[in-house]
Amino acid sequence: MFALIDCNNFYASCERVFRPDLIGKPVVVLSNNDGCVIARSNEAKACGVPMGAAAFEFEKMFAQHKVNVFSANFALYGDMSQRVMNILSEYTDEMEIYSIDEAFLKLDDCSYKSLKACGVDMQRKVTKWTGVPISVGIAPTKALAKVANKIAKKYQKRTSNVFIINSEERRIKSLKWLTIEDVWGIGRKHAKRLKAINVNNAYEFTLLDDQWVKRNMAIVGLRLKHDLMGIPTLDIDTFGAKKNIATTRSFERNYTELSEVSERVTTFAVSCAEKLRRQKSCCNAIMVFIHTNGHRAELPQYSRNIVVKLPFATNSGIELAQFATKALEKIFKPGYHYKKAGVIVMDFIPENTVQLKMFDNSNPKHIPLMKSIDIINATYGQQKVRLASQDMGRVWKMKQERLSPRYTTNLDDIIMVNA
DNA sequence: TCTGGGGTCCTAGGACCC
DNA sequence: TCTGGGGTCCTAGGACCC
Repeated sequence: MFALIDCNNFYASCERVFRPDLIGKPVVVLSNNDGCVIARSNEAKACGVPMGAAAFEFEKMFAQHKVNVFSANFALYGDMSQRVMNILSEYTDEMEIYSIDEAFLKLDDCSYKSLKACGVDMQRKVTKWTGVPISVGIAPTKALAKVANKIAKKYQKRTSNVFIINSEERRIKSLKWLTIEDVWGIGRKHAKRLKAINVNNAYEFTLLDDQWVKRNMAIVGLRLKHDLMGIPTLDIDTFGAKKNIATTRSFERNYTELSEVSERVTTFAVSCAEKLRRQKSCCNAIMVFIHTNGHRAELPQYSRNIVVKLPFATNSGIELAQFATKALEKIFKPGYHYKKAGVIVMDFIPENTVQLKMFDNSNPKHIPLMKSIDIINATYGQQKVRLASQDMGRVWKMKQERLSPRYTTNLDDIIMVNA
């Protein structure tokens, strides 16, 4: 059996852990630069705040409904996520961390009573130990576990946040309940096409002809169909290492100078290198992209990316920054107002399998250097040690007007209790 | 004024090989 | 009139996820 554990309204719930006065009140969390809504408490959903709402368009509405608005605090969410995952990992040897707030677990014990007890135990333990509420769905396949989780979340009281699909009747009833656009793996495009042929819920989807599904939704759609029928098709991925790593940002204002964008791209490359080292990989290729603000149709638009194959695999921030800035110079065109840039590293190999070449090699001195930088930054705070080509002397600042303290990751921000 | 930042997998088509 | 039949690798783009 597979379990899918999903934190309820994760970012909003994290904010509430340290602000219990906000329980029962509408809470939203904004994206970087306080741009748009990326998480909502149930109360905020009930007020009619849509996902992705542009913050500046909803200011009035927030004030009217007394919505508590937070800037994204990823230091807090990342740390809370780790705590939740640590607890969940005790229930199984096979776990897939699917996203910051979701994990699939393979559970061995198949009797309903013990599975239900197991789910309830998880739910209680995670809520009690971290303060984050979760929902648990358990079923014979991953796609069905997703469905079960939706039901657990929708009917929290009746299910005690745990729902199990363990019979054919339950499977069919659950699938009939789930509208087609809410099925995991069916997005807007496919939902539209399916509705056009009168497939309106997950159950009707499973009745479709294999050939039709394959033709219209490719192998991915067919696998999903089988998984929903209860035939285990999608397997759990316990490996965990990422295949691409990206650091990309919108700027708080438009940049017109190469030097300004270059500074940021350097920082993004250094950040990618850190993430690479954390998963003990080196990359063989790097992509840099820049683009202007697509929301400003009156301004001339420009958008380009460039992929550079590296002469050697590396995870040195210095080397990646050099390759990235060189790549940027190739695609940068003066005269445009740039709003966003990013660095993506690709084509990984484990760092201990890097082949030495005859001429071009990563500078071996960088390995101990990077190790030292990682230790210093871990001890004294992020970005304490930086490259000179990073934003020294100049200030760029994300708009974060409503940032909560880093309660769990910074001693200065630790919570004060007045007794 | 203002509109996020990550990821995955698959497919078709082009370039190139014999 | 008529112009093969395999391969591989790479890339761009689409569709989806959180």
